[in-house]
Amino acid sequence: MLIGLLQEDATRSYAMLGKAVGLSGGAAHERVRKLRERGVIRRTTIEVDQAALGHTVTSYVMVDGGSWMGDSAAELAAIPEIEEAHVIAGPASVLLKIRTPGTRELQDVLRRVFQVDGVTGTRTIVVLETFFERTLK
Amino acid sequence: MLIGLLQEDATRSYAMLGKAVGLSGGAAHERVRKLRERGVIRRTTIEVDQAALGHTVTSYVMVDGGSWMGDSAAELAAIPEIEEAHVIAGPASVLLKIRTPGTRELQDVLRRVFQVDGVTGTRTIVVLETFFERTLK
DNA sequence: CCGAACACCGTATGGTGTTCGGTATGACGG
DNA sequence: CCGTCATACCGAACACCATACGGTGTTCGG
Repeated sequence: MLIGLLQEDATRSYAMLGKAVGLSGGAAHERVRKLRERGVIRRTTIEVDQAALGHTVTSYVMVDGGSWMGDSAAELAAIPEIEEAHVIAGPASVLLKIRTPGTRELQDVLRRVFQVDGVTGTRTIVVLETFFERTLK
Repeated sequence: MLIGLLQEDATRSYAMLGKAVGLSGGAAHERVRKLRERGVIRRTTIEVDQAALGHTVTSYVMVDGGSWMGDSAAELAAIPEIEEAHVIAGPASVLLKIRTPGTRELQDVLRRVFQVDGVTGTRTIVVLETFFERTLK
């Protein structure tokens, strides 16, 4: 599949892609163009080693309470260290994935989360070792 | 920063990148080449809309027990629906991020996780809504 | 059987990645 | 102060690539 090949290495030329799936370069280009158009391919980007940039501490935070209607989501988005934010079913309202240079900065982020409207508590899970973080298919 | 620009859109030409940071195209190319060489840039890839590919259910699973030395990590890596696997400090040993087409397939994945050596239990958190999933910096 | 819609191919061309020789800058030791 | 060495940059050269386009084969409803 074209998507799989591009996930592995998006610098591949359309000619190579075509050869891999039995098409001409032009046809492969056309297919990829449509995948972008439909939003299946959101964008082409680089995968960065966060640890190499000094973000060595990864943690997940369960947030209790909070009025998650309106713009409290925007408040979370404004905190740059938060990589993901999900509304969840289970023992909390919201789950955050946070990456910081150290535990010191994690503490700062938690303090900011606490100031979001209605938040009553947080439970933090610190990642000790990551087996893998990958993209599917 | 070159990294930030490439994260936004890795199809930008080196000439444009150079102009953005006050360098020639050749020099920008050289800098990016070194970033790849040092492993700061792991690869260039495409960002795929998982929902468009039919993976609409995202969930996090806390795994209790397990003998996480040796190749039980490899057993997890062999399950394609698992997107991330971390060893954690907190109320479980391992945290998984799983994406499946539906809850039916999630059940199948959980059954396979249970068969990993020493696993005594799992607690599953289903994502109801994702505010954002982004890449830092 | 007709015509439209679609996916593909081959080609042309302007832009791009990649390489290379030459030059400026700064660090270091004598 | 001077030579040397390493590093980072520039500008140009060249092969390769993305992109656009006209033409062709295939499918399918009417």
